[in-house]
Amino acid sequence: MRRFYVTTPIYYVNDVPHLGTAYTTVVADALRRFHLLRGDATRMLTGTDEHGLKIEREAQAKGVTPAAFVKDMSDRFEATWPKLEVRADDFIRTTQPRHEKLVQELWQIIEKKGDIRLGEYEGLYCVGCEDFKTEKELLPGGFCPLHPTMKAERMKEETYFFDLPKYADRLLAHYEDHPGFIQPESRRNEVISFVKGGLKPLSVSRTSFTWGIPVPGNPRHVMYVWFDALTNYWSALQDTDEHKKFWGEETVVHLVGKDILRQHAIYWPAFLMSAGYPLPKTIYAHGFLTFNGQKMSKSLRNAVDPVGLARGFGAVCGSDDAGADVLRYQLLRAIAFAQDGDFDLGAMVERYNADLGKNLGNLLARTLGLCAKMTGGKVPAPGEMTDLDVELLDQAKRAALRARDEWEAIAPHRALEATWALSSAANKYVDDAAPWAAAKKEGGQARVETILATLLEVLRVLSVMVWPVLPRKSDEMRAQLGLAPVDAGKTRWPEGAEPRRGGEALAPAGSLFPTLDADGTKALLEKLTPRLDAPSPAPGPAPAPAPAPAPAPAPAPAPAPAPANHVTYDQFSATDLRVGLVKTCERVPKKDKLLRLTVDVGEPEPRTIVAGLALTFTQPEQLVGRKVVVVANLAPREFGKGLVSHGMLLATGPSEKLHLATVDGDVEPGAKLK
RNA sequence: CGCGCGGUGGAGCAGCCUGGUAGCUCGUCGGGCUCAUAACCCGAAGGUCGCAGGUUCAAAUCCUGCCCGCGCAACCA
Repeated sequence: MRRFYVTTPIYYVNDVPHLGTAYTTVVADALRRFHLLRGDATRMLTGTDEHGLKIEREAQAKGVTPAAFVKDMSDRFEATWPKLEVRADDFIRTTQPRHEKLVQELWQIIEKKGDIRLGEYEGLYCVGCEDFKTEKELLPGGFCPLHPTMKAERMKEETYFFDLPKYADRLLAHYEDHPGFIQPESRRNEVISFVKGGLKPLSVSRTSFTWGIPVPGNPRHVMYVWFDALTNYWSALQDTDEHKKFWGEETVVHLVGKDILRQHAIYWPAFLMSAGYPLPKTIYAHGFLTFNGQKMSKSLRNAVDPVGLARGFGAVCGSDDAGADVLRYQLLRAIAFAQDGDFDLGAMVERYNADLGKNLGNLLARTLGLCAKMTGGKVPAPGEMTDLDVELLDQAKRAALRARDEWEAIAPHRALEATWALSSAANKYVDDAAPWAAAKKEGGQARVETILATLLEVLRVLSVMVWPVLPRKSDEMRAQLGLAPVDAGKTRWPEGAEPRRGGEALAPAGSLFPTLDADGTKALLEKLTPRLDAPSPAPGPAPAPAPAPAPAPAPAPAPAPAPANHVTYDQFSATDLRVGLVKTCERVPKKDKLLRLTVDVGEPEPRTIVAGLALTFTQPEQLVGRKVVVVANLAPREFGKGLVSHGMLLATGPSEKLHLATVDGDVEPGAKLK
């Protein structure tokens, strides 16, 4: 029996689950389900990465212990995945004793081998961050970007090093001998050239914080992220002999984001080589997602909640849970796994209507409708087949084979393309076979029954092929077809026959995917489009308006009725609006949307204000001397590199065609607006 | 010389590794059918596959150079 072990990265509990983490996790689950259908012994692992300085700090800031903080965050991840129909076999936390113990053991094995030894790290250290910085990370003059008043100091710290250079040749040989080890190929080349460029000893311990796994025999040190984190894939399997069998050169597939490829493709195999353990089969680095064309990030506060998306869609197509299927489909079908892609809500609705509704859903509906009329709502027995019927069944077989190969190659978008090609072929077959016409002919009933039996068989095949992506809808589909749900242990891809004699009852139950008309689409998009000004997960006081006046991608000019969230006069008057006089104005290097202005608002010193005006005012000088309206008591906001904005200009219009708010007449800078 | 990704009919994308009729979804136009979720099927218009060289009998696909867009260079998958 083949074994298949798929892992997602363990997610750092510094953040909450978002669309990006959901992407990797859903793909892993779909692969897991596919391999289950292949009859493989299958295991999927996900989990959370919970150590490190950042966590220690964040917990401190919240006034809780790291353990409590980490538990709370980890729970969120663990609770999220089932809502997306992800059924991981195991969920590992790096703070679990089962993990900590094994990481220490692995450390000792590698240390005994002579590959870990104590040394000294010398570098520039920011006292504010309590961490070392590379020269590149620092501002000119050696100041820390996060603590611009503190100059980084040259310091030495005792640290353990892993002898990474020792493994460079063996790594290269392994990449050479195992072309599928790093995928896709472009990533493989990247890693190879990186290794050829020379490896340095890897620092694997820290003394500057304590929230980590102690180094055996020297508890002043804790292990540094990667040694601890990477080991999870292996440590999670060490509890039983049965699980241990999943670790092998032919079984392990790590899905990772392209940002953490090096660690997985270089450090991790080197650790394993040192310890003498088998290496994984494949490390697959997938692309990143943008959302509606926009980069997602925590700092932009536009991270997207995948469960919210699924729920929103679920309301449309039957139940909360069903929405997860639609989200999964969009993630897997719309984006080429190896590449960066855009997750677009409009496209998701379009695809929902087209692929799920009008193609697959409608195929089921029209077939069952025909059966209701022509075979008494029962499964007919096929009679003599014509070329047309044979051809369709043949296509089904070919589609199943192709989709199978694509799944094996970790190309979900192509697997689904092949799957839906079959659904299209079946729709065409209905037209070509025209059972309604056959019925009118003398003795046409037998022909009708053959046609419908053929269609039901193809739908049955589709219900299996679709299961890795649409587990819920597969069940529903099969229920309507009078079949039991896919049984992970028994149902087989793709050939697996589920013989039917005819006469079984069908159970049509309405649209599998009710399509959305223009109004419905609009309403749904409005509901799902994240409102950038909405209170973010961070519980805070009134949501501060974005400091740059450019209203980020406003969801289409919605003529929506004004929401009834009035502000009181007091709330309004809390905003300090003043007339400002622009004294200087210049571009911000490397930030092509931003201008840095100094504005006189009646204070002794002009304010520095950073605003997203550069797309409109391509010649910054033209703003000098203009009177503008400034929000003077807005919380300062950092733009990185020590650039801090102390206020905001009011303006209207799209970012490349802004109009500044101003006042007429001759008013002194600093005058208050009311 | 920082690193990476991309530039394919109106829109969004696949194909490129393993050269050989340029494919998918949406949109547009015309037709068919009437079982179905105003659905489905067929046909049509529309592309110098960023530009320029090179390799080859043959290049979207391989090589070189250039142009343009984007992302990264804060542990964000």
